Amino acid sequence: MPLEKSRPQYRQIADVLRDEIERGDIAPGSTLPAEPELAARFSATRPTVNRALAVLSTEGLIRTHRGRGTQVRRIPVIHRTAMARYDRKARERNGAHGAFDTEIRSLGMEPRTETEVALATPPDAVAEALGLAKDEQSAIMRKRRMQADNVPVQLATSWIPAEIATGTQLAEVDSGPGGIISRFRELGYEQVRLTESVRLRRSTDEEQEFLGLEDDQPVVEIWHTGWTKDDRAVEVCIHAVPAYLWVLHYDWPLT
Amino acid sequence: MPLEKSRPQYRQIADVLRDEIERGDIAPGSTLPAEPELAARFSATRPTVNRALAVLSTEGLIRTHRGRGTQVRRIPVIHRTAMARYDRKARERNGAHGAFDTEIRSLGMEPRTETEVALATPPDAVAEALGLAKDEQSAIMRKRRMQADNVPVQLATSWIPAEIATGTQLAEVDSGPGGIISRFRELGYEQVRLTESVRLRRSTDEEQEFLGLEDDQPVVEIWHTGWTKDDRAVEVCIHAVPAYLWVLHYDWPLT
DNA sequence: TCTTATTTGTTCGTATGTATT
DNA sequence: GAATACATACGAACAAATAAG
Repeated sequence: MPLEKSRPQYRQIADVLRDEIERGDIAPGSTLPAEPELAARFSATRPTVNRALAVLSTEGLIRTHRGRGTQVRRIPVIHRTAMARYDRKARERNGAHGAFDTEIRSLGMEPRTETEVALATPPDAVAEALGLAKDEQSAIMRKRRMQADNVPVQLATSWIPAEIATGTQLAEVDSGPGGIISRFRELGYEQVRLTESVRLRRSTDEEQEFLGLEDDQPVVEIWHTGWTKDDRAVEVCIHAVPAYLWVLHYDWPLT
Repeated sequence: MPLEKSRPQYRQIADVLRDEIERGDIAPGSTLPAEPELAARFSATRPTVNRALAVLSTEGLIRTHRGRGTQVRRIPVIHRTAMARYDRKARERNGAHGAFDTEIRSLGMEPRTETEVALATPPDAVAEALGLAKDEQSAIMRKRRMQADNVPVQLATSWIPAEIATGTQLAEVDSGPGGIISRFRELGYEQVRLTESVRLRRSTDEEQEFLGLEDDQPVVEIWHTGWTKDDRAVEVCIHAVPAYLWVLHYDWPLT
């Protein structure tokens, strides 16, 4: 139908559907017409429609399922404010719940986090960042799988040198009031500086499986490091979130 | 050739080529074999190879040109450290040159920035952020087009209320020593707090043209705001960079 | 449980269009 | 103008996952 010429058909079809989704004409969670139907509507063939849907899938607007159909994403964009997450008052106010819970509840959704703790061998880059010796590359791994309204939205893996964490509450699933940052302080490894690196990258198999991502849907990786006053990195946490789903906020004083 | 089954051919082809590019077997800037050649190499048809190349193009690893061929990206990943950019000492050390120059030179590349200044009507969101009255929606726009070794890598547009900037050096192409932040201070609008929001979004036509992006290559948008001690936003700067090209660094003290 | 229909995923072969050299 | 190279689209076919009976 829309034969503007010069703009590929599959993009024009994607444009129309994107617009209908963003305007709410097609409700979140609802199922799109089947590809043959859409093909008829746009006077195109099924492979062309399929390509248009692939565009929207990569953008994170829809999820396609063989045999089931194509659904519009339910989850709205989530905001993450880095400084507030680690602020002491905020941590204590949150009680046993972390910043993630606050972020999700502010959207009227129900957060859920599953935490797994184990002694494991960290990736080389993490071992190097933590300054682990070649012969002692084991660390406490704290892996958190986070969901909003039962939809997976974040995967975060913390690494702490075994030397510091073994036998402490850092190696327990429940990290106690104020979170692990408070535990670090009590153990004599107070974190005085935080750094985060943000980049876009392809998702790993694990991330694709847990977050329900397609091969071509990238994630934003937030590489978070906690430093002591001696400039020692005592904690590395790697957050992976669907790239289209999160907005990151940073806020700092200008000296 | 690679018939692992279960993984689509076009992805297997993309995997092989990506690996060869990342290992350096195919040098940055070099031209890939033509699609029919690749089709022969992988025992596939040209549309299948074309789809594999489309994957790599979306990832930003290659650029395709009709009639010319397919080239491997020349530019390495660029690092941007937010706090250092705006630190007073760093700004003065950089002299007339900005943080961007430092970021690019540290990669052994030659930075170039073209600045355009004009009185213009800001987007609604910007006007709202700056608290502009409905009847006076004009602002000084400072648009910077930034290149590394003559390759466009960033588009940044600053907006300053006309009330503040008109007739000052903020409305000149050369913002003077220490950059516009120093000018704000001299004018009585000292910025004491900075905020940045980072998100992934589709690129606009202007960004696609300047940055040489395809329709499906997203950008990272950094929405930077400078605040006075009265919590007034006096400057909004929107940075748009190819999503695959930049890593962002943030660094702050933990109180 | 098994079978069948539905729905999306992929690939092919072919053809045509468009930009560059 | 001709050759080259990528972009798009069609129609057909088969595969794989899911749902319905």
